[in-house]
Amino acid sequence: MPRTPITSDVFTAIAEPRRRQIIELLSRKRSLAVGAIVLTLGLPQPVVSKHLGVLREVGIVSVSKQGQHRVYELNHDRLRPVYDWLKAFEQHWTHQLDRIRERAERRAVAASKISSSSTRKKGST
Amino acid sequence: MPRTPITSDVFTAIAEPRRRQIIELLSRKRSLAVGAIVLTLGLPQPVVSKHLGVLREVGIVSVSKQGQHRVYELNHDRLRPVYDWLKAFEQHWTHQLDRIRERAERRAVAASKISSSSTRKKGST
DNA sequence: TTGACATATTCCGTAATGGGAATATATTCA
DNA sequence: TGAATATATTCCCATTACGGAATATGTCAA
Repeated sequence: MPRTPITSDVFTAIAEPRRRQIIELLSRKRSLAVGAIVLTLGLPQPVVSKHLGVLREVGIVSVSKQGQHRVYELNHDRLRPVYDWLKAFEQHWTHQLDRIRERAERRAVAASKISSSSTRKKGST
Repeated sequence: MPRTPITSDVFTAIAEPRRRQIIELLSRKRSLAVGAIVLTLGLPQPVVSKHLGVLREVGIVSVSKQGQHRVYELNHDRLRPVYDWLKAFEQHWTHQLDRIRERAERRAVAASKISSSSTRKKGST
């Protein structure tokens, strides 16, 4: 079972570099028609349309018809779950220094209580 | 050219749900041996080892031999690029209300000047 | 209607994923 | 040395992703 079905999985959706490019682009420019994206990124139109399709399914972007154009817009809020997931780790790199110290300590402790009662020491790090 | 090579691509690495589980687990518990992860997540050992292998390659986790165990530890900092990427969108959902208003305005404007190239006529919504 | 654009969809091929089962590789212990 | 334990690796397979080319669908203009 390869990967998670892209549909409805934001994590997988943003795993694609080109899809991220599109997202970034849509974030800068307010809204863009497919043609504009094609021109800007220099990708074949079908490729862009397909990636937009994925982003659409996941809800990361939404479309509105404007004449013969399809104008895409980014739904920033859809990215929030990913952000929130990552936010949980934020503290760890914020208190970088503390962390290094703590880790050293923990490592020392771990070295002495590896097995249940074995009191020998192993190579550290 | 399917997908991005997992190696060295953090985005792809965290796209896998089980891999995320492992990351979460390693974030809670300080460091864990493979066996502990296997028990906790209830996954087959080879599966866990393989996922750990991926995370290892990307640098999200690091190992240290401790007797016959392999103790894994999370390198939180590796997740930071993803976090930073998402952070750029943070403002948009922070000022949710403003955004809604702005969007409405923009939509009105957009109705008279399409994005791309042809700026001749306007769409009929 | 026909024709020019703009975009989506389909079909195809290749490559790579992820799980399962079996096996290989340590490492510790008796 | 040889079991026993812990983990990694290999092989195989079904599934899927992505890109490319061609084509379908939709929309506007004359």
